[in-house]
Amino acid sequence: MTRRKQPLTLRDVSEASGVSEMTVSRVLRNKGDVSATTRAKVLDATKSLGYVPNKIAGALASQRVNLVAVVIPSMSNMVFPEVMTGISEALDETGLQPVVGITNYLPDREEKVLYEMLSWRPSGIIIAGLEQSDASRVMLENSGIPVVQIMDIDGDPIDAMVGISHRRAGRKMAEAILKSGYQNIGFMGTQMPLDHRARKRFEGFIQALAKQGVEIMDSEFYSGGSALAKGRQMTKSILKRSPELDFIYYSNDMIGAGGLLHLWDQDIEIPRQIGLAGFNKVELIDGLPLQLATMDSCRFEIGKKAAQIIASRNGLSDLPLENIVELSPKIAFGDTLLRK
Amino acid sequence: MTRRKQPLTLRDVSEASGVSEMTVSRVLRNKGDVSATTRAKVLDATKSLGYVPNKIAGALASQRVNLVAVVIPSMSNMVFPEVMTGISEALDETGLQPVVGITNYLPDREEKVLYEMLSWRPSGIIIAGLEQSDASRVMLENSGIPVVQIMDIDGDPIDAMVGISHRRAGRKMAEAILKSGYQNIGFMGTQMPLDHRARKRFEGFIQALAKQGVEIMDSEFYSGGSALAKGRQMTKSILKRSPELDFIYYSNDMIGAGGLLHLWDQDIEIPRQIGLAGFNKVELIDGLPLQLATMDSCRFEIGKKAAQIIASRNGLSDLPLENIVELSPKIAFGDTLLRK
DNA sequence: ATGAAAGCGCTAACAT
DNA sequence: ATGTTAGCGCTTTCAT
Repeated sequence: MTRRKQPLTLRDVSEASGVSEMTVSRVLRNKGDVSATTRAKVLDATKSLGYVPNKIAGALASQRVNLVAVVIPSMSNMVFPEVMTGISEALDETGLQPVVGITNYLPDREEKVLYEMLSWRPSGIIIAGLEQSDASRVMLENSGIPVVQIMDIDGDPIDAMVGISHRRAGRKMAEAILKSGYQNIGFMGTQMPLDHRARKRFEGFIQALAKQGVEIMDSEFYSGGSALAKGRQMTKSILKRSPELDFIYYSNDMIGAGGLLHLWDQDIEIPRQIGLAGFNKVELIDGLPLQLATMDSCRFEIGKKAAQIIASRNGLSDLPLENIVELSPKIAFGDTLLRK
Repeated sequence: MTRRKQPLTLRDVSEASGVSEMTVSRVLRNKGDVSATTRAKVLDATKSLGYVPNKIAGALASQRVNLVAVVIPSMSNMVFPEVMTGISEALDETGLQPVVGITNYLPDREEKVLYEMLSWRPSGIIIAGLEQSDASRVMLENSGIPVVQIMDIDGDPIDAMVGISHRRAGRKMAEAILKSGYQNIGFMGTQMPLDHRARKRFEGFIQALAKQGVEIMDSEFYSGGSALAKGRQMTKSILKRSPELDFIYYSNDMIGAGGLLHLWDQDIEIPRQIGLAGFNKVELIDGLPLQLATMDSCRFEIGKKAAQIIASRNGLSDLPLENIVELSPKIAFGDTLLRK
């Protein structure tokens, strides 16, 4: 097989099959009536030539692009792959295709990625978070494209939103911790300016503790590096500094897992001496010596619902549609929160 | 701000700024000479209107698309995010943008994804593995687009390839294990029909053992579920079945980590009683009680090199370029392979 | 059931 | 430094 230089066009198929370009186009899109014989001729020709239609030309002519832009901060941290799975599942039958853009939590990059995406005129945009730069918001508003902001619902959407309340999640966890009788509570998480959702959980957490007259005893924040290793080190250091701690709330499961491993090594009894909880309910922590308490962040459902909204806005689904969808995360108690 | 219905066109900007469409186009692309004053007028107009160019039209007219298709089996398993990081880094200064397609290790899906991608006429294709279906190979050959197959170099490339020899990786690990004096060696990994690279490592491993007259004592394969949990369970069960094992080679770090945690719980001395090794060198395993022996799969470098080849083929880089790049993975001995 | 003509919104190539 | 013209490869619309 030799590599061709110039891509084939409809015209090539038309000539090879002796049928007009228009009819070839109809066959390839299953649109309009075409006789079985011409249909066969055309399909033969396309197959033997190895023709691949040019979607750029098609999109320009039809003013429709079967792409859904998905703009997320990162792919590596186990939360977005699941969101993507939900999106893919919902889009699978609609003919729409997700295209991912990564922002690395940088507003500047987000603007660029968004601009780039919008310039392809996608059928919809799914974007993580409610905190976009002014410029980004304006772009989204002006685009005329359905926009679904995901993960978070503590704020006002540009168009539609699907997510959980991270403030409420923080509060709920605080309440569960206090109810279990813990008093000396520590917090450990990512440096927050970057991560609005972690910040909101933290705020809700603090607030719910305050309501019952409890203050956080100690806290520590990190950025970068292996979350597991950080969780280990930081748990060690926070306990050295504040040995009275009887609970640590981690802003994600991975540092929580690191903390768990450290305590396990030290033969500290969990949860009798110290209780632990994380956030996200990632599958990865399933193999730890104890099941870490956590809260399901409903990532799959969020992706699915968001994609359904996009599909529905494009007339590709007739599911009942809400523009604001709040999902309710449940606490998974595991082995590290409830004292017998 | 109200949401607009019809997207703006160059014509709108042209009218708003009193400059021809062509000049507006030149300003927006920094192409050709434009006086500072008209330039300012145009930029003012675009900004105040919130104009976003239509890349579909641009691509059709210029016959150039600044997209690089990246086709990979999965995003969730920690190996591809790093490849993506390498790709992004190399592409950053070139004006090219990666677009990801996921195949879930299914050849059928790979064909579909590839067809979809090719129909957008990207500037290059980076695709994982050397084993594509015949149909996929034909499409790639006919596309006239630079194709870089990545991860693996044990086979013949369609066009270019960047990766490591997984057979050699398996051999090297076998040699290191034997050299450390282990004799009763087990293997544990994913079910292989899916994963050619794991299969090749396994083959190389077996072969190198055979060369020194050693046969694998036991093995176990899995698919699906939490790799950490599987590693735990399977390590328990394989040791129950074959208690004489003194080494287990895992096909990836995550199940290796699970095995490590199980042995650690059982207070089995590592590596005195049992040695362990994984594959990939993922950051995640950095926080375990012991550092698991592993082998760097050079993921970042692979992504970077592959993207550089694409850039170079498009005349966007003048780096010296090889069509076949073999990287050499090194063993990271950690704490679980070398006996004192 | 099939075909012909007219664009979609840009940019290449050639003026000026 | 700026403008004009002619497409890029399809699909829409209107004929037949």
